[in-house]
Amino acid sequence: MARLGKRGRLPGIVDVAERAKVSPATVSRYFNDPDIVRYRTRERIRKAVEDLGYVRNRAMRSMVGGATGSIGLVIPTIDNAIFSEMLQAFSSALATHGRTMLIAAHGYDLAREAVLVHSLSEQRVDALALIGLEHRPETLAQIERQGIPAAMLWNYRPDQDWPCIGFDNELAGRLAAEHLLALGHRDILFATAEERSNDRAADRRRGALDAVRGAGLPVPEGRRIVCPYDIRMSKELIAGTLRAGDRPSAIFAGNDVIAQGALFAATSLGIRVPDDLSVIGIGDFRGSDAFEPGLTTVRIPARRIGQLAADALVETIDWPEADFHHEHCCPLELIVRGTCGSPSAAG
Amino acid sequence: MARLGKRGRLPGIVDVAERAKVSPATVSRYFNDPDIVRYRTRERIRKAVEDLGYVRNRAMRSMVGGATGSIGLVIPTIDNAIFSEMLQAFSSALATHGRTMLIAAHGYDLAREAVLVHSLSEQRVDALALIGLEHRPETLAQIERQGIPAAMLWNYRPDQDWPCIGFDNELAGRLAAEHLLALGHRDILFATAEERSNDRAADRRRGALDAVRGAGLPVPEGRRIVCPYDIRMSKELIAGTLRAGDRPSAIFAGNDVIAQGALFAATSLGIRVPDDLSVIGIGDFRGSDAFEPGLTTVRIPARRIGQLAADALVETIDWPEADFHHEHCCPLELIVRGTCGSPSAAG
DNA sequence: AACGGGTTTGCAAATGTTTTCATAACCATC
DNA sequence: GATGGTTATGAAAACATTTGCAAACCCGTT
Repeated sequence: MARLGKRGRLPGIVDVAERAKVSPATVSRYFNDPDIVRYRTRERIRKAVEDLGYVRNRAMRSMVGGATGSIGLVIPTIDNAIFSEMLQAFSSALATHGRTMLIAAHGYDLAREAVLVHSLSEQRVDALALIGLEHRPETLAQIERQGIPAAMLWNYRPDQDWPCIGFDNELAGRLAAEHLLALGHRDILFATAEERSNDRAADRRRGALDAVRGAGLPVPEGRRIVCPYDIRMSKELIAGTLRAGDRPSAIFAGNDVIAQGALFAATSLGIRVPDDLSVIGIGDFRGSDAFEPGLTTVRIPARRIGQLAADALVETIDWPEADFHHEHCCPLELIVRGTCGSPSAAG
Repeated sequence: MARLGKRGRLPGIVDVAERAKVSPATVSRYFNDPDIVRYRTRERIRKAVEDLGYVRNRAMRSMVGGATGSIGLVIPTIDNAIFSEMLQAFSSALATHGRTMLIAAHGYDLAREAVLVHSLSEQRVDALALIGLEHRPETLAQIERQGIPAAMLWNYRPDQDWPCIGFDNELAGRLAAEHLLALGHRDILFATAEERSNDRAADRRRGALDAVRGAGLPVPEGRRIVCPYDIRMSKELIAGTLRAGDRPSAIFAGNDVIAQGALFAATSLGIRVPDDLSVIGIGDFRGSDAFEPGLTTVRIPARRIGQLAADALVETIDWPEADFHHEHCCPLELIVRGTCGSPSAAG
């Protein structure tokens, strides 16, 4: 059971002080700036801390103007390959800075996002990271009013009001589409994610469509389907479209999960990739390179975004005065593997 | 910028009190037990809170003996399909209870796990969830000394000292192996995860090996390889083994990621599944059903574990006296899809 | 108008830590 | 052994909230 201090609670700084025969102030200094306490005293305190099993209390420290040491991350969803790499990088970068990560998922619901931001404010997070650039006004108002350092992740557009660290989703869409166009595709199926509450998905599709229309090609309504971020469901939806007689020569997938679904759909229908059908994704998730053939995709520097975001936020916390320009538009890279080829003569 | 209260900081409960012309105590009651404050007063406070943009401060509340409202989860890794479903369920179940989730990953390093537990103790989490049953003594000592309610997740063995919510990993291994045996396989390759700091992986392999040896079959050293939880690397390792002349008739994969790697390895070598090679996994991750053919596997009730764990911990926090018996051994289910068949006559 | 009972509110103490300012201890030098 | 200059420590205030206790209030009865 819990070892109790004098007052029946967990041992506090004053219990340690008593035992080490010093004042609480000295114990505080022992932790926050050990060098200014004499060696002999330090040893006595060290021993007392060890005997009592004292653990510092960050909640209390935050009272006197200190920080809580926890940083909030508000994310659409956790159980998805999309963000988990970034999450991991963010989390471990924070750990190296001695911070911990409070995380909350809103399930692509911006109204819920506002609630989560409020809840994280109650926890007095030292900083906040949100995904995407579009948020409810009350969400942003809350953050501003509380004066919480914040950054918007994953999407990048120039001239934003908030620090943003991400990449150009429109460009990602364009790069993928242009690759298909360059290979000679003229009939492309656009399988993209639901765009409500998801500016990233919207930007990608816009980029892709702009490229195609810029090439003077039409994009009929029937060539656009909305897929969830789920391999199984994407597979079924895309298979449904492919089964119809008039088959596109290529599929532009809003992300790798959808692309993987497309690949399986093709396999299940006996359609050869890339001979009879080309597929391109966005993301380059772990595992996309293992497919047979390997998925051609646009690589998103997920780990880098997580790392940069953590560093940026900690920097802002530690030097509140300095007005850093935390804007990073991470470079994208087209990864050509085996799922894209020129359209067959038949197509 | 941040809207400041009278004392230059964020508005506090006393700023609200002043503005509503009541005492701080009443404001406190307004939040914690609204019914005991009169309607007229309540309205005045509501207005003051709104005007000032006051946000309650959980860290402060915890001072007077209250809870911080955050629950810690210590996990081997985030960026992996393995845990993310559980994570999501855990997180959203906590949210419905008005709690937030502090999460930290140790990268399958139990020494680091101890550090993380200490760090979470400093944050005064109300409860703690760890993955697996084996932990450093100092980790457990820390939790006990601090009196933090804790639960061990993901693995289940009877008669544990700690509440545990998970499933029988040994049984999972046995179920998978027995399925292969029942189909007539006699030469099985065991592709399992590194077992240091991973009791789940060890239990699964033990279960599988026991089943095979119980059937009187040998398991030569060459039929056991260690794979990381990574599709690409698993694919390469397994392809290396399959390329060797003497090929097994089936692969037992320690989890679905490894199994997926095996499937791609087979495809890349032109080995037909299930005709020339059977593959079975453990986990039934999202997407495993989309493979062609669908992956035969043992389903782990990941979401259920997350949900149960969250409920159990919150229950323990809210009724510290009651001595709940929080032990759940979630049932497993063999999911037969298309990757397992009888060994070909040639095998 | 005084009374009575329940409901609502205020006062003040308590919580664990940091921090400012003042004092005490130390050490080298004369 | 007195002096002066560091350096190390202590006392007390401050932080934002909750809570036990007591006082004030309200409203219907006498």
